Amino acid sequence: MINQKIAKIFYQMAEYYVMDDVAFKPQAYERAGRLIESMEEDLEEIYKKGGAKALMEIEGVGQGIADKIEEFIKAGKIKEYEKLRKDCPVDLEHLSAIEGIGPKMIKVLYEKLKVKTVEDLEKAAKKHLVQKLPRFGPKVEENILRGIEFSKGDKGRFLLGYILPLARQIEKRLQDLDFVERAVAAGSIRRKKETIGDIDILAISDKPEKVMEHFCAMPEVEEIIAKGETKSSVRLDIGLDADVRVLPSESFGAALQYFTGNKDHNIVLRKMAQDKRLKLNEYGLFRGKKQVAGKTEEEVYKILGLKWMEPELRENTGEIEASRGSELPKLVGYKDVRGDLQMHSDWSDGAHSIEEMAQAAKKLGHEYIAITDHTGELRIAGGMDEKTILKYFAEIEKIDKEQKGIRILKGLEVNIRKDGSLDISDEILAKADIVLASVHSNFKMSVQDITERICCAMENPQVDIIAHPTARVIQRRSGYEVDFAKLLECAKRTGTVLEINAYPDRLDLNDVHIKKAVQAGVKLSIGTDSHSKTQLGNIELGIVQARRGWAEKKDTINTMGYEELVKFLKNEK
DNA sequence: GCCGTTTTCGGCCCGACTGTTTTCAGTCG
Repeated sequence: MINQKIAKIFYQMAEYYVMDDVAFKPQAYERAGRLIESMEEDLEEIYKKGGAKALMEIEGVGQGIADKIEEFIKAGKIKEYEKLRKDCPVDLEHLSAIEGIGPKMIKVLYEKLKVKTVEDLEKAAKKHLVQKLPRFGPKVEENILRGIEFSKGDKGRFLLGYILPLARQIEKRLQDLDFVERAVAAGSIRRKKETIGDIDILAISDKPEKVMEHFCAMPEVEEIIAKGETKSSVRLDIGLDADVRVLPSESFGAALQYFTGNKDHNIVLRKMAQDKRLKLNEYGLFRGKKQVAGKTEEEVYKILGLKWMEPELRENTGEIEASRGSELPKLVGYKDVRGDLQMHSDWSDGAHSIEEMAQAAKKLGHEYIAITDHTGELRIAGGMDEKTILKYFAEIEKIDKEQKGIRILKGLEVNIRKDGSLDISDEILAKADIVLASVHSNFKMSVQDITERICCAMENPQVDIIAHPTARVIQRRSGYEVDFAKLLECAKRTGTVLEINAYPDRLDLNDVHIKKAVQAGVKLSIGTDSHSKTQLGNIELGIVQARRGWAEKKDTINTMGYEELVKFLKNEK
């Protein structure tokens, strides 16, 4: 996949054009980069199928940029980019990653001090050469050194599951102040993106200065990056930035909309406003100086001719068009999910007993759970042999009878071998209520082989669900490469369900895959893959992921009642 | 360089904060 490489080049070209004060090109290249980066189709494939013409079908890609992509595919480089880089041969990627450093400053640093890399910059700053440059000063120099120090540390994005509790704590902390009317975590947290780059808090208050005080004095704050009258920015001890913005009550809806984003969604909205001779900003929707909407998100969207849409949808991936045509999905709700369909007990590698898991799940309000311990060859995870499995089934049946208010399905997570066969006989599998099959090893196979391997498992009438279908682990491994279209086709034909694994660093399937599955009419199941009763709450992350993939109640089998689900599992294949 | 249910030319999203300046450029989101 060359998309990321090309996106990176376009980002850098955008910065070079900023250096040279070229108008409008930077935005064009940046936008193209952003859109290419988030595309799921490989640019090379698109080009192979339809040439430069097909490339120009892509949003943000016109003649000029299509030519550049074509050039990169054919020659492995882009002349225009090489020329820009020759004029200013600096490590743009890492220099501009330093907080507070942008293209203009990088240009001056290169021209006056020959700074090419972050190391050069650090040396120059330590020698106090930086503060002597025009429009630079001692504070800038100090900030540069701090920025470099920070960029050396463990930075980057954080898992939603890890940040959500912290964001909610900050939210509540501000909300509890008597001069704060409301406090909401907006941004990517409200959109529930799988990873989070910073925490954006919106607060409604008529005492902004007091909110600033409280926010900057939170115990997690390690450094105050900016502290203004209505906006502050801090660095938290975990290495994540948090911003707060205070607005008046009458702007709440517009502000919430604005700070929820995403950026592209907002740009489209603001253009729509312009077309209606209106202006949209965080204070409201304005005709001249008159605010025509702003108190609620609904009214902002309504005046723009749109229906309100769930934050999870706001990625400018078709939701605006859907909203205009009243074709928005009715996303599966948090209360629609009635059970958890993957978890482990101490019969394999889980920390708690079946009974403890059941009781904890009941407390969460689940009507049923599936205990799905590991089998056979997965010894490292305490995989059970066939004799043990029979005892395990008996134990589940016994506990199921004893428990009141929750039903327990006899489940297994079987291993898909390299050749696509399973590590447990069909005879034993037939005794289970629910069978998950998944790949745990030998990821490095060709696309065709891995696809065939999984399809082979789906052909088995005993297999109900493919668990964590792509095996990715966020920020650690990308998973195997698989022909997802073929997987969907096979799942549809064989009546196999695909899992949305809700484990915080898996979230597998991802939103793009889910959307495709929904379109293909393939059913989904949500499982937390809990290895401890404390992880059962991750079900929320699975629902979140389903929602980001435009899944509705009917698409997810966890929304069925117990009886209906049992019937479904019996007859699906 | 992109884009068009008014347009193939003439627009292009908007505002806060900082540090350096005496009115604003640069950066960020």
